[in-house]
Amino acid sequence: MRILLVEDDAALGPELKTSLGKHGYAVDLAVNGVDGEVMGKEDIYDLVILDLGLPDRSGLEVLRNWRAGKNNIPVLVLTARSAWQERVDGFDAGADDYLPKPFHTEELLARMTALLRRANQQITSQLEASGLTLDENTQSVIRDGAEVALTGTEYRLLRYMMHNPGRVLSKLQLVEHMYDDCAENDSNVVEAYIKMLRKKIGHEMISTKRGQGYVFGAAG
Amino acid sequence: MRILLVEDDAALGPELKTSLGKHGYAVDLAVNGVDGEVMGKEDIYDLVILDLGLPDRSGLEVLRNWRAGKNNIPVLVLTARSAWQERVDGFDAGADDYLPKPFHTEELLARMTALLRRANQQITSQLEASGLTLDENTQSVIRDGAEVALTGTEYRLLRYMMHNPGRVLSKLQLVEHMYDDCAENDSNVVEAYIKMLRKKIGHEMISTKRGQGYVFGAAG
DNA sequence: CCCTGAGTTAAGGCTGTCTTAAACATAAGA
DNA sequence: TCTTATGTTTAAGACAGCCTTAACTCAGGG
Repeated sequence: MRILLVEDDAALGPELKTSLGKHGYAVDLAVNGVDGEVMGKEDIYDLVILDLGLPDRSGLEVLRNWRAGKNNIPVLVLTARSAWQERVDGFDAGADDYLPKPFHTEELLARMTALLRRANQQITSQLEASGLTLDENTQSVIRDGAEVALTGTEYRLLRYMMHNPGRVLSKLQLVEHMYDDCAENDSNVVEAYIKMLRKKIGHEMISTKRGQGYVFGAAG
Repeated sequence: MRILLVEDDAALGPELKTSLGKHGYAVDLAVNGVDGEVMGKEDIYDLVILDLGLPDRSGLEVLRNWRAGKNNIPVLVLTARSAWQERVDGFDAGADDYLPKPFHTEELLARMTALLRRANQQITSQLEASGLTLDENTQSVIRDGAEVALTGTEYRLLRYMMHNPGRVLSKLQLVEHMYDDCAENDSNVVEAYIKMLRKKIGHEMISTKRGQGYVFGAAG
């Protein structure tokens, strides 16, 4: 899952980036509204965390511009202002959720999970597909009742695929959602990790669409 | 929009029902968890507003039961408890949003709007013609309920033909839409792929117009 | 009956994918 | 700090499946 974090606070921004990174998110940080708005228009993010109190351009304005451009990426708004009118403004501008500062990281993570789940029409909080259950806490999967440990990169790849079951995902898409910033694409990391995942979760869980990409989902 | 409101508070329940009614929502009120759970299983509500502090059955339990039964109706949770751990529990149980009491009606309305907006964004990218359904995600066709896998070139050919059912499509047209660059025309690629498609989707789906081209569509 | 266009099939070549191993990075422990 | 273990990335050869072609057969129309 690749996240865009728009936050000008020099302390909070990097701190959040680090702690979200530990939970398996690839995070790109924008420290002002103009950069953030441009980055948010790229079609590679699964979620945006947007601070309203930006120095150059109001977060609300950024959000309105996105929505005016038919960009409907899920946006979670952060703000120090706690007046309820401000929250309503945020929703009017097209926010999907709202979290007043200060907040606990656990609550931010919970709201992020809920938003991502909702964006993919998931029902339960645990991500489940084709007999696999992804455990967000231990970064592992349950398969046939047994827990299978995953490494960080394996977890990021599998989670993205399980969020999009039955869809063809190109190698470019997968790379973009596994890593932040870096843009290179002349390697075969995806193929290598697909191989490892298949070994761990069963070869039949991921099918290859030659020339198109990979599809997560049993049978086919 | 029809809303299910599960709220035991004798004052707040009717009050909310009235004010939501003024905003154009049809609201059914359940005053306890058991009734609420049963009503929520009917497939008529667009959104549920669920109070956690119910006398007979915990709202969390109601929510878990719905989710266990594959009911994925959007649920907005209300609660008097403001501890952040409680919110995280709510999300884990499958809530889509969470609003601590006390709240302003405007904020509730704003969150309802955001939830409903997101719930209605179901994307169906399926093309149907003559009993075949083309699945753009998996690049396959459903025929008589069974999925038939297509290779890349087969898919491009069939997609173009299904986009133009009942029309005579010349071989030149077909080649041009199957390939990006090519200008050559001295091969029998089209005939070869028509053959493969007929084998996969049924001979009768594509009829030949001698000297003119092919027509997609059952019967003829 | 001839000619033209369509159907059928199989073989070769090519491109993308799989697999393996080794180099590299990182974190934990002595 | 050095060592060790674990995870990540790169590179290269093996492999498989798809694409394309070519040769032959078949059917329709004049």
